Amino acid sequence: MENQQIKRAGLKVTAPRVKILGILEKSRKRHLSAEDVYKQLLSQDEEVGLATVYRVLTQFESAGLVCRRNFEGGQSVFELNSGDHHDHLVCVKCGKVVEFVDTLIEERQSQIAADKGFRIQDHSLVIYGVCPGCQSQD
Amino acid sequence: MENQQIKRAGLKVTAPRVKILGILEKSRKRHLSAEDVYKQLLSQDEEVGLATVYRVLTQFESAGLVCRRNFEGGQSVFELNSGDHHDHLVCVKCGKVVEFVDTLIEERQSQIAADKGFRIQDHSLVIYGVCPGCQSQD
DNA sequence: GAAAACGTGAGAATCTTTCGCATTGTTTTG
DNA sequence: CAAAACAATGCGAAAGATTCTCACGTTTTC
Repeated sequence: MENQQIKRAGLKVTAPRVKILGILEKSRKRHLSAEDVYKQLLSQDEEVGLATVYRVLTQFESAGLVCRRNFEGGQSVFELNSGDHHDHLVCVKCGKVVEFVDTLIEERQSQIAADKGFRIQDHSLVIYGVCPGCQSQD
Repeated sequence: MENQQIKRAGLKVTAPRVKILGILEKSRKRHLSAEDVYKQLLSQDEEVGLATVYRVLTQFESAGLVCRRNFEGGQSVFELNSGDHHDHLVCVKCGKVVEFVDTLIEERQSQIAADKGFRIQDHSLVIYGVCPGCQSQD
């Protein structure tokens, strides 16, 4: 269960942390900004400050529990780290996120980095588009 | 010459605009943040406000002259739009940028978007790593 | 169960980016 | 080429996102 993940990260199990992790788990389809998480906490009548949300998210990130993404638009969004590296398809209208993994692309990336002499550390691939649901609303 | 590009964008040819475009042209190897551009202007004893730098960069972006990228880290960086869509290899140590185009990856992306029913609009692929020069400094 | 260490909320502070507005510069027109 | 017409600039203020500070509350340790 969630508490174990928090403990394993070397963090104490506190109400804000458990709540935030729970919110992230319930929102795998739509990655959340710190503000989004904060609003959900408020709507659940939780007394959590925005600063704490940022703190906890940053701690979770360091612990490898969540990933921070810098999509377009001012704020970062966070998603639960499912372990496997994956890329994103983001709907520019509704914000819906679809994750995918493509071995072929991963291989080409390693190849390209090697060609240029780079020692690869990480990568980020985001495809922006309009999802099926939003297309029908045009 | 540069002034033509500015005019074609429907903008008046002013000192700040010409200078900023010139700075971007000289820095194709390392994409610049608005702050970076501003500092270079100052070091050239140009009287340009930071607000103008942002304004001009945004205008250039709308005009398709430059592209704004949201790499990791708080600020956006800008690069001259060379017309062709390309992706990036960024050195996490020195900030050096290498651009590349890979048809195979582009094709896979279209394929993936199609599979998921998305109407693709844009995409962003960034590989983070350590460049050859920085590797030898370890 | 007291001390030490950690976690929290609230607001201040910081950083990046944008805005408002009086002033200045560029282009157009005659 | 001067004046009108309007766009562009610089400055400081403002906004939005994120982090920091600090006094207070909770957990852990022994």
